[in-house]
Amino acid sequence: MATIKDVAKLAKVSPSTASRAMHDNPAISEKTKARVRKAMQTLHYAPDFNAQSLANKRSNAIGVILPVDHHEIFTNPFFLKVLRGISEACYHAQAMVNLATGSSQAELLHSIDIMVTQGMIRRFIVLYSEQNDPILLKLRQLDAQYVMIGKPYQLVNETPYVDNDNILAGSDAAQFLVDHGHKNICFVYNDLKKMVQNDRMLGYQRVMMENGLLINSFELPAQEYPGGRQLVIQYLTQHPEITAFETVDDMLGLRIQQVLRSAKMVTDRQVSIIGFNNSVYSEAAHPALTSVEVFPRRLGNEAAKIAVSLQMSENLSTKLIVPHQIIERHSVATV
Amino acid sequence: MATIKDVAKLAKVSPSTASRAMHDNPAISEKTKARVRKAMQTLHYAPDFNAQSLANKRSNAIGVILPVDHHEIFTNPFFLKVLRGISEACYHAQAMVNLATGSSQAELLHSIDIMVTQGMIRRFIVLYSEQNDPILLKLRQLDAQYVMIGKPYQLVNETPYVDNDNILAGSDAAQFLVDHGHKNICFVYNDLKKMVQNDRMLGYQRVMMENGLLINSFELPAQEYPGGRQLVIQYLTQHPEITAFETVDDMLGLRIQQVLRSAKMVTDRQVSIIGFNNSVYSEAAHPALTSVEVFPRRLGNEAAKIAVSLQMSENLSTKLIVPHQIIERHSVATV
DNA sequence: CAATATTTTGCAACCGATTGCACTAGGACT
DNA sequence: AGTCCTAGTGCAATCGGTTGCAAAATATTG
Repeated sequence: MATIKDVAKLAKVSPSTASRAMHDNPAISEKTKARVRKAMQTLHYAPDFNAQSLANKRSNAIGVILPVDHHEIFTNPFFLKVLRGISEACYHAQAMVNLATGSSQAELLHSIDIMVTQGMIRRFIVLYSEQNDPILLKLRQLDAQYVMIGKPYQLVNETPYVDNDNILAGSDAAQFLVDHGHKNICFVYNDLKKMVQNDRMLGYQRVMMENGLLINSFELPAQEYPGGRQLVIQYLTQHPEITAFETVDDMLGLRIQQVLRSAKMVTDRQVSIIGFNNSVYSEAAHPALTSVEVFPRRLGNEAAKIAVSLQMSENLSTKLIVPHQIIERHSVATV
Repeated sequence: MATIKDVAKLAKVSPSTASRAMHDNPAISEKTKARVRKAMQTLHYAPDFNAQSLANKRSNAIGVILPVDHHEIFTNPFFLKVLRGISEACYHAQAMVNLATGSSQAELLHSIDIMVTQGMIRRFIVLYSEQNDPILLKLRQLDAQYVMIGKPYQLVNETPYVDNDNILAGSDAAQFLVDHGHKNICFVYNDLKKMVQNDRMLGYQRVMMENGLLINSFELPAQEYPGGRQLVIQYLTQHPEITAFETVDDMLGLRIQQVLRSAKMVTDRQVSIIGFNNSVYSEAAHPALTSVEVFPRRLGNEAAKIAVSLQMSENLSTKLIVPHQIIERHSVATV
């Protein structure tokens, strides 16, 4: 591998000049810059990231923070798609992608500590937004920069983020049901501490109110929680008027479908469902789930683009809204 | 952050001695080692990864190579679970996790090139095994080490890998069907260039032959391929004798379920299905899919443990087989 | 044309580790 | 006591970059 010294020698300049030329330092004349560039070309020069990071006290890598390992999360293809988008953008920006996960919050915090203090990673992408998240606090304490996927709870103006308009998405989904003649619609969520879920619910509520309809909501606990099934059955029998569900994730919709079928309610009751995230599996469901596509890959891609362009002491924060789209399938019937 | 010089000063030794003490160099007396260790403690010393990588010409990071971006892959929670396992092991080994993806093979190759030549990453985990994979060739050319998840096609003895016993898993699944009285069983795959699929099919074939049954197989193309549905219908009508499917991934099973239902064949024909990978979604299917759990997180974890312990010029290769387990649900009926 | 201003460049230190080799101290041996 | 080992340690170079500051080269001005 050619080093900067080789380039310097070939271009007949000193390494310092070469370095400055490479970074387009205005102190270097256009003539020498050209010479240096040519030398780089012929030697196939590529900088050593570790040397750079050492000298700069700042790595070229982007840290990616996944939410603390809940079974549910590590099973949701959403994150993998986001990762793919991040990876793509980083590839084009010549940045490395560094993963941070943890099975507990303490572990994750520690991971991040190491990445920053020992790895000199200074830019992160946080793949979720949660209320009072200690991870963000840590990041700030360590003087690291981050962009979020999802709207932040705190420092909304100072934090760069990319998100869907989840309120609008929540509305659109609800409106879709209303347009199909549904009047008694229930919103199903999982954890309202998550901004996504909260926003979608807000959107749902708005549409219901606008149409003078009653608001119903139901918390369906995560997969592994045992009594979940029972809860659904109970809810259904106590609310015979409900004809449609808006579920914050396809997975929840799928589970409701399943309960409906197994409890033999499917025969005597027709229930429509609309979900979010458009997982492959919703296509295979029966009936195939109508779902709101949120373009996770795009979310990741844009977040990474922002992250790599983050300057050392940036103060203006970029916000970007990625559109969503209802994918109509067969789980919503007209009443 | 404390540097090695600070530690050296406090321990009243030179940086070189401190460094050697930290690496348990036998040239250093136990007495000084103890002094150095105490100094490390009191200063909360932690080495700078970039400085280390620079001096060693070898990064502490593990590169993780995902398969080239086929829609199908980036949707399969399997990989996310594997990643989780890798991340966990790396956390305990104080190693960073570096992701490599690409939307084309060229892109992925380039990514890897950069990681090795500019990032000094020398240890990789390859999350799949494919016939004649140029990625592996590249890795070897670059003189990088890798451990595979899945059995390698080439250099089987020289390559460390962790895998399920997919032949056995394939047999077990087939035997499970046979035990339930099925005689006309069809194996459904996707891409036989993938070792997993090939192995599972081999296992299936063995059981069929042992039981004097006919071998049937069927290639169901990836999700996005349009005519897929038609193909299934065609196959089903041409083979009225088939009573059970063994599908190489739950997703394929789900798709077959769906066709069966939508084509109204469900009424006049009862078909059993057993899949692999035990995705969450198979639980939500109707009927819930019986599936072979392969413990992806464990696969990743073990692979990472091997990777971090890889020496600079290791020659013995570790192989590790992770067990599998049939998760019985409701998609297999007794005939 | 000398004096000064301005642009370009290079020297040398530094980032935080690792390591070959030379040096020192102490003990064993003649 | 002098010589030779051996074990333990430190010096200084190195990895491949970046950057403050001074020096050199060139341009501008009176």
